[in-house]
Amino acid sequence: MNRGISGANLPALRHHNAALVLDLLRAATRHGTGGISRLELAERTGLTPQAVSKITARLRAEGLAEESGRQASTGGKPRTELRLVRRARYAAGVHLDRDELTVVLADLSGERMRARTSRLDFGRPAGEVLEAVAREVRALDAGPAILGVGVAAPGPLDHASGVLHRVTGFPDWDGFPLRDALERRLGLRVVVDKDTNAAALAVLGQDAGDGSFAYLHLGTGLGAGLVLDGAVFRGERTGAGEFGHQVVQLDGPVCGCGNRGCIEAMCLAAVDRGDSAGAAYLLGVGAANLVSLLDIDRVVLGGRTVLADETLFRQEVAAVLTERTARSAGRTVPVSVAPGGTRVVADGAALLVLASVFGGAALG
Amino acid sequence: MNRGISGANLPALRHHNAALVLDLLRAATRHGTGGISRLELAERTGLTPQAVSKITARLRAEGLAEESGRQASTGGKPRTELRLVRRARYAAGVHLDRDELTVVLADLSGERMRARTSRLDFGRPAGEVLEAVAREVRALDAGPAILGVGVAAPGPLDHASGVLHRVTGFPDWDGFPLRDALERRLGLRVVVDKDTNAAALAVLGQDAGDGSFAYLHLGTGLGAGLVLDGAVFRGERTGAGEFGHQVVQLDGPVCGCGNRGCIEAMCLAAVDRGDSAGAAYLLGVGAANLVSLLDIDRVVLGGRTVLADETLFRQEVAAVLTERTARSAGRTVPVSVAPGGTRVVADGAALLVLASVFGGAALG
DNA sequence: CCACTTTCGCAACAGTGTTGCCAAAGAGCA
DNA sequence: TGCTCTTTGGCAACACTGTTGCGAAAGTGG
Repeated sequence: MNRGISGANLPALRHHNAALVLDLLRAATRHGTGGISRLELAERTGLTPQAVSKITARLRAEGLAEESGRQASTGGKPRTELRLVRRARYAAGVHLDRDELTVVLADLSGERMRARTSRLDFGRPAGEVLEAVAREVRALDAGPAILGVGVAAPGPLDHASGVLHRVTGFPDWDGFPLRDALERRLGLRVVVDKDTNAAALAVLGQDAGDGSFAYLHLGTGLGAGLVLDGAVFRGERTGAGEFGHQVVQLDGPVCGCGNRGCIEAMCLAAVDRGDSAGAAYLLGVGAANLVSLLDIDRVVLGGRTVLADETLFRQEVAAVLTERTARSAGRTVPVSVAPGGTRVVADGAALLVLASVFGGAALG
Repeated sequence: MNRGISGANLPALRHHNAALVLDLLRAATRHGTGGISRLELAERTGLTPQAVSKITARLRAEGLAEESGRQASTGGKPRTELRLVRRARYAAGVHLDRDELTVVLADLSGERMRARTSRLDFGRPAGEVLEAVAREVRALDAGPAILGVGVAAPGPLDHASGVLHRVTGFPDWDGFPLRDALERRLGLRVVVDKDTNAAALAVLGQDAGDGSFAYLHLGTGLGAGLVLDGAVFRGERTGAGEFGHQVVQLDGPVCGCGNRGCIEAMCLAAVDRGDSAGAAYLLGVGAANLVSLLDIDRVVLGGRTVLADETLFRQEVAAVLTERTARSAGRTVPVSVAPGGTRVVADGAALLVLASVFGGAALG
């Protein structure tokens, strides 16, 4: 039950509560509902109204929040609405893919403001790739209000240290300290994570939910980003979400990993022979396994293959899930396609940086 | 990134830190190493030595902790060792199984002091079963220092509300408010959880680890208890850990749940035909899926079927795991059998109550 | 016996959220 | 228009947290 070094002091408490309030402000700001009142913040956080007043006063003094209007009166003084000052800070998001480089600039609410996409050969020497990333980030011209750079790359890698491991097909990157190298080159804080985790974070950022979901990404490979109890679950070595090598057919075809019947191998085989429905069916079975094992609330799909035929994948996966989980779990699990198209991963990468403002490692 | 009502105030901060210290004291007390010094507590929690002094002073004033000796000097005043006062509080643990009732009394460190086992027909009317449980708990004669009663039952059920759902084979219990009914009858605080979660908690309590593991229980059914980042993961509806209906053979035999190739159906079929090695192999495949999906550190086995042939199951599961994960994850995943034999679940049930002292819902 | 090291508590302190109180701002009604 | 009622939200005093500075206690080693 011990959680390591997690003793909390007053600054930690302050950061925790401020992050909580900021996150609610972000959700309200982003949905364009005008804002959220102090009393509603108090209800949602469990803090007293006076505590919320103090916290929001500090945030306003720092220029992170502002009053944005008033709600209709309910018989007395109307509630004042608060919102984030979107342009107060920025974050850059980098999606480092095998053949493409996408860089976005997000404002404090996480909304994308600018985006740049260029071709990139991940197989080139590290210095060259790094230079391309640095050039694109600088081209965003974000100024001094930039908090840092989030980088999403194909796994496996280590989120804590920012070091890449044997990226499939690109052995040269094994052990490359991407975070430190990029931090030195840009002079900015850098956070590295798996592409699927970044995408999951982007989906999570859409509606500051409290529950759990799985983001399933079907593109050149098959992977997952898991959000459990409202936070991205990475595991000790950032290995969580290795969905592709779940075995669903003991005597199935041999996979590159050496085992038989991995869902990735079978799914990609179906895609290769043009059988999208078959791929979607397999995805549904894997999703049903996840739903039953982790009791998650919903499933979100993404990746090039899915985006090529959104409706088919969404409907087929939903059908399989309904058939398999309604019987046992007695509930319907919603299936959706991640909004934001091919840029979800880069959007989520930017959120990796904002997460340190909106929560993250607040109290452990 | 929002976690619902989780605003923290000073009492919450105090509880959080006190729970952290108590948990470290418990681990030190239980391992019989004599205790843990204030400075070590400070290092492990990240709190300042003076904060630890204040906290332990409060705990000693409450009678929960005491000085137990001194360590060897390293050139100056020797460190004073602290430990839990084991007899300061007690917790009862109840394992409500389909045909058996086990009740244990645990001291503050979680160690079992007394145990009672009796036959019980779970199919009898609820009132009758409840009376049997109440009688056995009262027979523990724990006195007024008892904190409460933890009850572990076969799922599905809801941990938050303490209500049972359609227990397989015993439809009468569907919707029965076990927690409230038992609280009224005993006048004690009651916590209800799935048997597999209780067992996982017992394993977790053995060494206050920080990592993640899966407890796999093979008995009349096949289920799992998941410990992620040092805490039992239950999911929103206490549905997490439904390991038995993971599909590992798309075209496999039909399972009672309606799907084909569920690991539980295939595993139990192997057990039924006396093929323990086959069952262990299947368990290993399922475990490998878990390890790869959740990046967990180790696998712990339990349940009557496993206990009937510990060595075989441990070795076979370990072999399958090594073969399948060493290639991809590049690490060896230790496999062990849960200590405590058939009473793990009851031991863990007692820990459900102690968890409210040692942490649990401290800051969220 | 004395210098040195290390542990650990006392006292003063900075800063958190909380409580009690009151001014501000609108609705509703005479 | 004027008055009352309701509700919001800030000010000030407060209780309590962990932190810092300092000194007493309790060992080791020469």
